[in-house]
Amino acid sequence: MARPPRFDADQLLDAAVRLAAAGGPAAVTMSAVAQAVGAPSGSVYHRFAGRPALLAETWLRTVERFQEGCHAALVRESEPRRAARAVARQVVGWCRAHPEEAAVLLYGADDFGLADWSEEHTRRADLGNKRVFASLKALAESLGATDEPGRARVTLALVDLPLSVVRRHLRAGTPLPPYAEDLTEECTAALLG
Amino acid sequence: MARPPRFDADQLLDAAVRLAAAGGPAAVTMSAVAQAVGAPSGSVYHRFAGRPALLAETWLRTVERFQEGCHAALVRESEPRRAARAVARQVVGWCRAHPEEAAVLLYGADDFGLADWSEEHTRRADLGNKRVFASLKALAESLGATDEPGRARVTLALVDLPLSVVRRHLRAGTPLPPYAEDLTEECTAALLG
DNA sequence: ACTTTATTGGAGGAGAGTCTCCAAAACGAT
DNA sequence: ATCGTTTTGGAGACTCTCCTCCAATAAAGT
Repeated sequence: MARPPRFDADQLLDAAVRLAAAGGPAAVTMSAVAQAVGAPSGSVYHRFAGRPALLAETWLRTVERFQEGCHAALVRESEPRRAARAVARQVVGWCRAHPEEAAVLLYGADDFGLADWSEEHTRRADLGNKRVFASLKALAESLGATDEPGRARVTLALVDLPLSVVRRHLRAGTPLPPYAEDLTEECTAALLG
Repeated sequence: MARPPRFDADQLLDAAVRLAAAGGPAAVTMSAVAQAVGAPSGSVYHRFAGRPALLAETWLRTVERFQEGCHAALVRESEPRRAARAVARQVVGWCRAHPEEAAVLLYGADDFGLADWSEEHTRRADLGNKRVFASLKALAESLGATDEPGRARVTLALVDLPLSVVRRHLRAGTPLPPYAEDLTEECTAALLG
């Protein structure tokens, strides 16, 4: 019924992730993505309304994949303390398995032009954040953390600390050391008392 | 003997820091800095050889001020465990006192165009890194951490964890909560066993 | 074969930022 | 007062990217 597409959205997003990992969000230009897959710029504009849309989808696809992995690790364990350690381990493991997407994750939505996103993209981001926030709050409560510093500590132990471990190595361009998962799990356990 | 300058380097760097804090390194353009202080672009080019030099000085001045504060906190305490806690506290305190420079610090030298820096700027960055690395190694040893995972844990406790606490709030644009220093010190203590 | 439709393949304008260049201006020294 | 030096002030060329626009193209159904 119509000419078959030579370049689909995922293929373009893969290239965008690669570019962002190598040179930051600024390196993700419409022409750079086009050139990376050997397409003319027109094809990129056919898939994405503009650069803000491309950046939004690049960020959202990455974050959603990451969050999916975390959620799976979380529901796999029922005992709170074990669940917390599993999530911390999962964060590092996912980054080891997907170094380029991990590099994207270490930036923020702001760096991907959050301010210029369409309402739909903004909503998708909000929805994801809300889900994560709810999970964290539930886990924090079952760990006995009720006040604000307590919740902050849980977030630190489960999310920020594992990402810090990853950040140091990705920024330096070196691969994650073999002990990264163990180190992270021990630190998370130590923080949760 | 010569016409008195209306705009000195520090004044321009202050504006650059302000711009970087608000919009990331990409917002630090020669014309944006010029406009921010009400100078013509020629004056900016008179102080800095080009954009790479401006970005390098912006980053280096900020990092060197930060490291100075850390070093002062470190030598003030002689007992290793107390020194470690003091440094962690100092990191958060400094960021609270200098939110704009802290926002710069949360990026990396890469984001400020490290690849395009002159040899002299690169050397300055290396020198600072080497000093920090040496201090951390010494402190790690006096804490009994001899192997690589042990040293990584000290770095995490002293540098990465405090910066994570700060990052979350600066990225969201909210001020640091009052309990930030206490929370950080407790977490650092917990990580060092 | 012919129509329909989605997609490709670029050419080209608009806009932003970098950098060069030079005359005008301001001051101290002689 | 004049000279020499440093800095300002800004015009203009150049580059790069975003984005629009539209003809050419390739399948699928009739």
